[in-house]
Amino acid sequence: MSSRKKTVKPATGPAAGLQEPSAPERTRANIIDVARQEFSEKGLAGARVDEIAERTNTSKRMIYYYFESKEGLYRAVLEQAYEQIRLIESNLNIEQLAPQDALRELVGATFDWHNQHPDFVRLVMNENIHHAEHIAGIGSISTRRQTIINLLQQLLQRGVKAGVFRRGLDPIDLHMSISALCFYNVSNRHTFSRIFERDMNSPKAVAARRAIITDTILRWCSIQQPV
Amino acid sequence: MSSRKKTVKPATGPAAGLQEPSAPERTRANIIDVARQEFSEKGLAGARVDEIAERTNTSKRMIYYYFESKEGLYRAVLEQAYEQIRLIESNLNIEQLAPQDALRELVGATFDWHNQHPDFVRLVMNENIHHAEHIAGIGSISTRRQTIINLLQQLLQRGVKAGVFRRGLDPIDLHMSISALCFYNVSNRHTFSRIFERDMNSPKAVAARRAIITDTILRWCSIQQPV
Amino acid sequence: MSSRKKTVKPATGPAAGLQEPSAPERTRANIIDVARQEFSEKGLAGARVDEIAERTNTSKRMIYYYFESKEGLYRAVLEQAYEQIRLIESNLNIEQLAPQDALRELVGATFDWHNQHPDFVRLVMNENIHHAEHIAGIGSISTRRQTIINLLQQLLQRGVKAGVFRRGLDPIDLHMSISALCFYNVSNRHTFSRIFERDMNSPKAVAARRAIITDTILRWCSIQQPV
Amino acid sequence: MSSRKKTVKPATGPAAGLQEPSAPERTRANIIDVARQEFSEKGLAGARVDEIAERTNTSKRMIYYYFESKEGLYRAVLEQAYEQIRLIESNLNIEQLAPQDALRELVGATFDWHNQHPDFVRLVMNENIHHAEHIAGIGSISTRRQTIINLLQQLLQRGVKAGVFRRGLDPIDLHMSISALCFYNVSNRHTFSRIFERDMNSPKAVAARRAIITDTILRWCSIQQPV
DNA sequence: TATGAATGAGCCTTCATTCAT
DNA sequence: TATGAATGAAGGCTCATTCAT
Repeated sequence: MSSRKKTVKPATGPAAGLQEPSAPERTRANIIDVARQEFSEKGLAGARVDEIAERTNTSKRMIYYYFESKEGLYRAVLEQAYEQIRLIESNLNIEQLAPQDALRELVGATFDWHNQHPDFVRLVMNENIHHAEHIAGIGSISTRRQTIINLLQQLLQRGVKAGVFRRGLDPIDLHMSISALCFYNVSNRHTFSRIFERDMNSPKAVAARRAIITDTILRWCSIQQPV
Repeated sequence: MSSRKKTVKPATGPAAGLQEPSAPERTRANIIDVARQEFSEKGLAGARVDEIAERTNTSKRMIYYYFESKEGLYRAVLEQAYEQIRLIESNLNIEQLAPQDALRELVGATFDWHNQHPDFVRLVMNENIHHAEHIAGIGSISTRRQTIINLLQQLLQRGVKAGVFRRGLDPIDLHMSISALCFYNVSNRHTFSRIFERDMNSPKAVAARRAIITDTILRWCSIQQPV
Repeated sequence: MSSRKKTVKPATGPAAGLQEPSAPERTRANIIDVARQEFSEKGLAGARVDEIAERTNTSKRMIYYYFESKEGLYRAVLEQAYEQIRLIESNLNIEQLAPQDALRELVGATFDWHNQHPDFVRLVMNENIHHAEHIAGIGSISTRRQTIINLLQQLLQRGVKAGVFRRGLDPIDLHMSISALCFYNVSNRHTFSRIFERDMNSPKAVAARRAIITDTILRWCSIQQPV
Repeated sequence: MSSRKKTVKPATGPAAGLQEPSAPERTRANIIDVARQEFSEKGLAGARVDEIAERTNTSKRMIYYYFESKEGLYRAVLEQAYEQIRLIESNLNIEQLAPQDALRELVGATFDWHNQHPDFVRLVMNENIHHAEHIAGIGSISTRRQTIINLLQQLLQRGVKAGVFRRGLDPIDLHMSISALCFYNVSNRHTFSRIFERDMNSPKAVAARRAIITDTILRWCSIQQPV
């Protein structure tokens, strides 16, 4: 069900360097970029194809040419968004750190990533409102699952061996808690900050929350409380 | 135009019992009930007034008579939804329990409430997608804030006095963590369970997650780890 | 087709004086008053029954009780409006003036009356847009016709006898010219003043136009030009 | 949103004659044509977009595509209507006639034009009911003003020089009187003919009124009465 | 590959009117 | 006489999508 039926001709001609994306590829990317903003801001139903087209370098017809339907475009946006989560761990060299430090790094990186990608967060909210029915066909997702779960599993095992983490903790449970705390901080920012009249945007507030979340996860995993 | 507070006549006549709501009140309530389902299922933009009307005991025209617009109805649904959160604590007699037990009860009740009110959770997701702009005018919210924050504050103080909770914890931080863990469990159920192929609906899975969340919060507050 | 089917009970009880209108009569009058403003401002189609009712001392139901329909109310407004034109001549004692002075007085009074009754002017515009189909049933109109035409006829005859007015002028033609000049000055004030950037509202501008119109009519009737 | 000036491609291809308007231009013109009838017949509020669309060669959607709203269509109709007034003078070669003859020609032409364009007259009535608020943005109007006022000014001057017209007459006053007499004859035809039971449609009646109006204006301008 | 023009279905909203009391 | 509640029909407008070129 992937919408990328069109075979995108590799760029040819004198200007076609190695990494340089071809014109069609750039058009595609441009559309997806604009669409991500619109969908994340207004939801699948609330976004307008006309508006997306207008903010694009190309025309409305091209959206249908490349993605076949509004929903197809939405799927493409979703796919591209999920492809970026893997960047969370890619810049960490967790294996070289002590287990607790490694976990601290990971939680912090997860927090930062969510903080820097509110579009993604809103997109996922949308998906859940729609019972995650569009997520089905996205291939890259199962590899993502294995990456993060393996990473956490090994981290937990190392911690147990080192005598700092509790035995028997499930990596999926751990991941869920990390995600919950980091995700909610962005997803529910508007309602929470309005109801509790609390600033959640200033660098100071963000840093404080980051510390608390890291601490919460560390305490849950550790045998002895960190001081 | 005029904001027309519909004065809802108290029911009179032979059939009017004490608590029995009048006919207009019932009409209003019926509309809100149906609308909550639609809005939470499809969002503000995705919901259809026609469909709401059809599932109602009354006609589409009445929706506009009572609520003036789709958005007005949405606001009414939101208001009623937020009024029900206070039920979380109302059935607990926390003061009579030891601090740690009391916190356990509170977290558990919060977890259960979210679990039993997925409509509310989706509604809040929608609000956040729309930057919580419709929440502004809802009066009952500030009282809600004070209730829960006072409760947590006193609980933390009692725990500090009893020598079981850490000093200097902020009740709003605590509330945010509890909310995050409980909310996410419902809000992101669809994406999470699909990606990680994990059952999140069975009573067993729910109970397990409930225990982990309670434990996580307890460990964050406590001086010494619970065994 | 008069809508006044309801027999209005004469006021009784201690407070019922001689001239004092009964409560129903006052209600009727109040409704008509509000309706005239609405209809003249927005036309038959543009006026809203709800809005009329809201600005009234009574309820929407009463409008239907007294006038049976929006159109019935419109007819009643029209009828009342046409009843007031007779006031133009009622305060003049034309017979006692010389023909030219009498005509001057009459034209000036007609001009003033239109100027002071823009509601009437707009109502008549509306009627013409609707091909004057609602004017049919209004009884008082034919008497009005005879009054003004007789008056003009006698005036012309006196002028001819006195050797100041031309022979053979038709009173209906004369009336049409007077009406046209006076009516247009109010009816087309908005477009004209906007297009020609000319003030048509200041007392000075009004007086100047009044003089020109009077002069125009006088010159048309007179044998020798007034100096 | 965006004001979208539709760029109407000039017709190309084998069938494209010189003056032949392109298809979009024809669509636009067709809509405006139908709309003018509807608006002039029923006013802005009374006209129905559905009905306009039905009498068109195209669909309702196209109305919004080209004009964006009912009001936008109304404005376009108004604009096109005002553009046609300039045709009044375009066929006269006034400069070559003696001042009095020239004025006679001009008044007659104005009379005829109004008589042949009842749609325009009703449209202007509508505008005045709405306080001429839609006329503001129409550019062609100020040029129209200057054309007619200049023409009258020169005519008056020539008449003064020739010793036939009075000194000191204002061309705007003159234009207002001409307009009033010609406009009213069409605009109030329905009420007037009904109230005064006078035929205003027969060629004979029209010719008679035309003569009276011309005479009225001539007498107002002239030093010595025409015989 | 690209674009302006076109569309049918359906959406939110409003209106004049009537009913129950 | 008076009022709040209720309604069916229709009105203006928008949307995702397709066509002709």
